[in-house]
Amino acid sequence: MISPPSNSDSGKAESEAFARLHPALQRWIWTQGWPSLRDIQERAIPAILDGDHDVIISAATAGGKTEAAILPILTRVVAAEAPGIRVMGVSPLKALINDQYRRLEEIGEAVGLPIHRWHGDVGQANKGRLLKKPAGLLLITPESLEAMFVRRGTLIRNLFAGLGFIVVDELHAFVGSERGRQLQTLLHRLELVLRRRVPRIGLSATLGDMGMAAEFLRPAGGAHVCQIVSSERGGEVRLQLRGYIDPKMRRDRSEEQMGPSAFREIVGHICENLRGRRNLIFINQKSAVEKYSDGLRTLCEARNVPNEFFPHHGSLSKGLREDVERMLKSGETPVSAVCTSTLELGIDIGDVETIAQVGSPPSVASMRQRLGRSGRRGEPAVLRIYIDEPEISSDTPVLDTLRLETFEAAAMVGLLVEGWCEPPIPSALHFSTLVQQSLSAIAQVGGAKAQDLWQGLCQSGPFQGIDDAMFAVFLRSLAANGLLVQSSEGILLLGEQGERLVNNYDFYSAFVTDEEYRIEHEGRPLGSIPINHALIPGQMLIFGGRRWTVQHVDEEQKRVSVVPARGGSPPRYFGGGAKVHDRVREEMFRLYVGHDVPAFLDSGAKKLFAQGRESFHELRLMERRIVQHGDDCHVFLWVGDRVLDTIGALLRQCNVTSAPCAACLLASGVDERGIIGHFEAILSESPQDPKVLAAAVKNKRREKHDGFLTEELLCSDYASRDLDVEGARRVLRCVLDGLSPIVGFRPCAIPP
DNA sequence: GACCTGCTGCGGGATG
Repeated sequence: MISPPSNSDSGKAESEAFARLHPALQRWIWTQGWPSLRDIQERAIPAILDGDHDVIISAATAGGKTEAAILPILTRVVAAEAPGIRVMGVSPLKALINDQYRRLEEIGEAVGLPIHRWHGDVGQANKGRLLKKPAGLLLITPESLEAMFVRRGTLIRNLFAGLGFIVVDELHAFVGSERGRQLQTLLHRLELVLRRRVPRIGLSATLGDMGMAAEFLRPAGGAHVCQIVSSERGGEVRLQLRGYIDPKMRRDRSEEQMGPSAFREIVGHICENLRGRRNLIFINQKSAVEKYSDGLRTLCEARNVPNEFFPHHGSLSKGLREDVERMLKSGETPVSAVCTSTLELGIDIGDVETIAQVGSPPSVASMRQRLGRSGRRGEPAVLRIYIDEPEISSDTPVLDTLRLETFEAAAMVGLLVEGWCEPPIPSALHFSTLVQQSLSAIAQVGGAKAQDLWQGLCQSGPFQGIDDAMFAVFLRSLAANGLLVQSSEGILLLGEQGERLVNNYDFYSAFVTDEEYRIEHEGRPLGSIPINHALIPGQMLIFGGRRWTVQHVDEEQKRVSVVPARGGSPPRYFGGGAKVHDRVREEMFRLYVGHDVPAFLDSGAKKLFAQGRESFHELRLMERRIVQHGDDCHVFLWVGDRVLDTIGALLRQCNVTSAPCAACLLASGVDERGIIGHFEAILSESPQDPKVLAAAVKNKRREKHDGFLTEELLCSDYASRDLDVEGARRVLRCVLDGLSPIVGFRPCAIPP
């Protein structure tokens, strides 16, 4: 219990943390009417007040993380006089900064510290005021901080001379990406300028791997980061997986005559159960978001009721998106947003009743984040997942009979309940971000010695996987592209191309926006699709309602030529396009061989589950890994996409074309004996160098500045990020030894 | 084979 400061004698005894806060902050807390401090606040306050530790505060959305950090930080900052900006808060979204700004203004006022915000939508006048009189707390995006280094590099030292703390909001949104690496580098460069360490406080949703988050917050020092994980138990969660069967399309009938389709049933169920409340409906693709919001609106019109369903995704105009956000936030009328991951994190949209997820979620981490958007104020969080699978007939492809999407979604829900979620890939080199940071560091001070650059960015900074020899190759690659020149004194300066790049305002972001590739068949254009991943000849894709195999990729012209895919069992895409983790596929296998039926399945999903298990046993997948189908082989590996891609690249070295398809690898033009022979040959050699293996993959350019890298560097980068040779060899060994994908699993009799 | 995020400085014209 917290007592007002005027009679704080009784309060002190009960909350030691409260008693240690600045009196003005105690008064502020009192005016908020909080009954007590939250568990994480009680623990974070002493951790931040005592010493200069880095701290991660991890709790569910709306768990009071911001206050847990800001109250002790302000207490300390106010106690010591210092010039310039005292606290810097970095946030992944402008909208979040605006939210925080409003919330913090009053607290800042209480202790006499001004709050500033700095992002692309903040006017020059406000920015000018801060530069003239730097003080208080600054809320900023990584991109704006980058711009500050490039445009005002020499001012950084004075601006941040008295900086006491750095707060990273929504830490989980940065971990593992190039934007995250950019942020790590900027924070490190700031410390290099100040010539001292500044304590970092990370605020995060509950993470799957706290050790990795700590290592992210303080590279090479994660072990010393103080971790404060909320012990408050999450509220009640209600989960349901709903299954639907889509009848086979008949070409001779129009859609109107087709009767109920899975789409119409799902739309009907959403309309009936979600209307009248505030909900978020997550759908994995923008095009599907459009399709579903159109279907829901049409249904509302047909029933003569007001439409409450509105689309929200990244390709919609800012105005339209803000209309939907405003409706959600105001809470005046019931409204549901049909959205992609745009509403997964960020702005406070008030209390949301139900989360719907159409299709298998992209990852367990993402599902958890989405679920966290509902169930505030003691109400249970509700998640309904809708899965549709095709009707089975005599010519249904083998993979469709396994009901893979149903099993994937069920596996992910199981892992969510267990508390697991995907860790990031810690080994990724991120050369593209090193290009940006090298140029930015040079622009910051006008020029730099190669040795200093390597020490600052790699040896003491976050690019620790890059040694001095590799860095020298990297610098030569930049020089060859005109980004850098070396003066007669050996100082690196921006070259003509480098100046052009740095002076373009697109330079400040570390990530790239999708570019479109033209797709053509025999020279005739079929259309264009955005591609931001490696495209390998032989890979299959669905485009314009037809199945194709990639024949040739022209990276310069941004053209992809395709030929119609051959018969057999073509892939059926499902779920997100995200890389699925080993653990999810392993859990799927466990569900196939098990006897229990998860309690969260509805009757439709139970039926799909039973069909999938039946097909699994008919194919004898419990004891065999390879199913031959005409000229093609299905190799069931039950591993994540990183290992599947690696085995695909290994097979390509043996001149075998294959494509990853959910839990299996689809190899064409080879029989079971042939595949086994290739696996044996691969294992008989010493482990392949991942960099050599990467050379077999076409179009490895994925990140923003990959175009400036040599093939050698691109291979290192690709190998670090997308290949797992050790994992691949372990799986192939299991296949040859006839071992189960699950350690300790004993094949058992097929149930009746 | 998906989705999302971010952005400077300056000049010109309108407005108070």
